[in-house]
Amino acid sequence: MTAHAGERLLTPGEVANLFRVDPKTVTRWATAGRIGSIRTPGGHRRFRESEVQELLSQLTTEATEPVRH
Amino acid sequence: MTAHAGERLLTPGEVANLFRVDPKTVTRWATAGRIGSIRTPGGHRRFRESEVQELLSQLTTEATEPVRH
DNA sequence: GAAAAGTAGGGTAATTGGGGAC
DNA sequence: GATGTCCCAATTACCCTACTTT
Repeated sequence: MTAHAGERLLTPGEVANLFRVDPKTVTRWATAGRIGSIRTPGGHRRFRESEVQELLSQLTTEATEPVRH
Repeated sequence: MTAHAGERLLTPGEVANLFRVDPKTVTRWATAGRIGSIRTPGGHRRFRESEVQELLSQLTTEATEPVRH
């Protein structure tokens, strides 16, 4: 299972910085279920660093595929 | 490999401004694999600033002898 | 307890993606 | 072959106020 405590959590602002987007956008991702999120008792969201890093590492050099014409 | 975050990212519009081209053209570059890109969970592209700067410097040194130091 | 910064909401503008055509 | 422009749908950015976090 992937449920490990001790996982570092990131704030919406930190995630937003990594993706170069607005913090509100990160919130929308969570609402849309595109990214997992944890809620503080006060209702604020926290994100798993490992999941964020995984999403970031999907750097696409989309030229790897065959050139057809 | 190239999979390292902690890199400043640029939006398609910003890259387009740097190159003085239409954002659509930047998209085509990404599709053609001429420039690497990271996708937000929403599908929008982000570009690595270092790579963009490198491409820009290639423009100024085009058809010229390599810069040695 | 108080203050500053960050976040959750909700609305509305701006940007981007995709596919095709010229 | 490469670029710009137009269309439409989706995503994202910026505006506000109230609440949470530190």
